[in-house]
Amino acid sequence: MTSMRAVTTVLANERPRLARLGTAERVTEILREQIAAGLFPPGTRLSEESIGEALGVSRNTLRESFRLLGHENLVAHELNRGVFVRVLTAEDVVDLYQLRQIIESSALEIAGRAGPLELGPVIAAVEQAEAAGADGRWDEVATLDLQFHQEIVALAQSPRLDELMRRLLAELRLAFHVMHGSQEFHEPYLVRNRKMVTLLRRKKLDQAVQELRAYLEDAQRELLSAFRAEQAAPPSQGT
Amino acid sequence: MTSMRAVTTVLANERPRLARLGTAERVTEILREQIAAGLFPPGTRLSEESIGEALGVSRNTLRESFRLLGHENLVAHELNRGVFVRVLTAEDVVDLYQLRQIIESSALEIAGRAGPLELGPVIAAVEQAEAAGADGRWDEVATLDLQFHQEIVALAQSPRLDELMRRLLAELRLAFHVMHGSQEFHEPYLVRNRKMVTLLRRKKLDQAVQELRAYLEDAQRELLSAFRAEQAAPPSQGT
DNA sequence: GCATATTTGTCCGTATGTATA
DNA sequence: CTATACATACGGACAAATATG
Repeated sequence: MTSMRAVTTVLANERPRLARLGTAERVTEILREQIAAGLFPPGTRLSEESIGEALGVSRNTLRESFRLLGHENLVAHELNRGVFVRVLTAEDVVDLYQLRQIIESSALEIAGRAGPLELGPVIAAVEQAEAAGADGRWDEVATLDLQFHQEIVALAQSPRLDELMRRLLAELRLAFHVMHGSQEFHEPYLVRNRKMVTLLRRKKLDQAVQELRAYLEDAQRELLSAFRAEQAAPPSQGT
Repeated sequence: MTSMRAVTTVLANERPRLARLGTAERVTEILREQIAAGLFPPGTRLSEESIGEALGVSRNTLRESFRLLGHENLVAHELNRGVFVRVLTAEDVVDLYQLRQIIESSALEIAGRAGPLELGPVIAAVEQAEAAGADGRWDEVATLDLQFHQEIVALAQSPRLDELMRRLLAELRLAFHVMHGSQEFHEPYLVRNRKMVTLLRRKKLDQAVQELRAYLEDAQRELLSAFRAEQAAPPSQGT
């Protein structure tokens, strides 16, 4: 069976076999990004025919992609009706932030127990965010803020926690569209991220966790109120 | 698929639209269960042709199912080679238990904060497990033990936490096959589950969390050692 | 190392069921 | 109620990658 495939191979593909992507995966990535970028607003129906044609893939392949996106909760699959970009409810936002609290604070605690923190990527994320903010590129700030939090979770060095966080943030982005990269929303968090880095550098883990909790509570509150305002005055329903 | 679409109940389906399952989902459930039951041991390749024929579905439909199972980490998809039932490593087991610690203890803390605990389903699970144990049906005990922990998480009333736990336990089952429903392994946990229920009834949340942590640490240790023993002496590679 | 058989990857066409204007 | 559009599911085809002798 798998035992002896070792030396003979000249162009040996040691592992790329696992890394290479098929068409369905590539399509999934494209769609995931386009949904995140707001190209398909929540509620949009993703037609098999039109999207398949646009991307130059068959409907069969596209359906495999849709299954993956559905499993990530980015689209909802309704039998015999098609797939729709997910429309989050206020309850979804609350649930997502509760999970974020759990994941991020647990990650910090695990990282603190495990030994010295490798803060390089975390610091890089805040610094890039600050640079983007100084230039007024506020939607980049939004992206880099999420990356900062992704790097926080990465400190725990748990593959599953990483993946979980990735999916959670992708889903949360569906709700972020209402804030639409406004300076008022993002600027305060820039400062708070910097503060958190300082605490981590000084090994004030408890304080960092506490700051994180407050951060997330505030962010949730702000997002929720913007979100509910949106629901009261829906933005030009196409139907 | 063949027929089976016969009945055509004239009764209108009000909302089942969201609940109804397509063929791919049904196939996914069947395969998930068969993998959990050990019918396809880790490492087995799932052939599109043979499984498709066995279940009476086309390759296209089956491939959609495979995508879903892959996203749940129950199978690994290797490009141009097919899908294989996942073979967990010791690192996977450690990672899974770390995540379990996070999920279960967080769930208890959330539930404790939220108000009075609704312990009905939790108690039902332990009692059924005890009954099964008294009858010597130890693989049922194994299943009911997992359900007990699923119910613990359900106390937090978070849809995403529930789903997360469901997937985690499904993956963990891949490793449980080495214990193979032995009384020695499961009996002690029966007692500990009962103890945890008692603590919860008396609202000793902190003690319950502590017991939970110890429980999981012990379970992980036992599983890991059985697991490593298995790896040293692989069980009859049947090609 | 090579030729062959097997299996996956991807596409297309089509019949049927379902939802909706 | 009918017509239309679309998703569902199947089966066949062929190229490409992989496994086998």
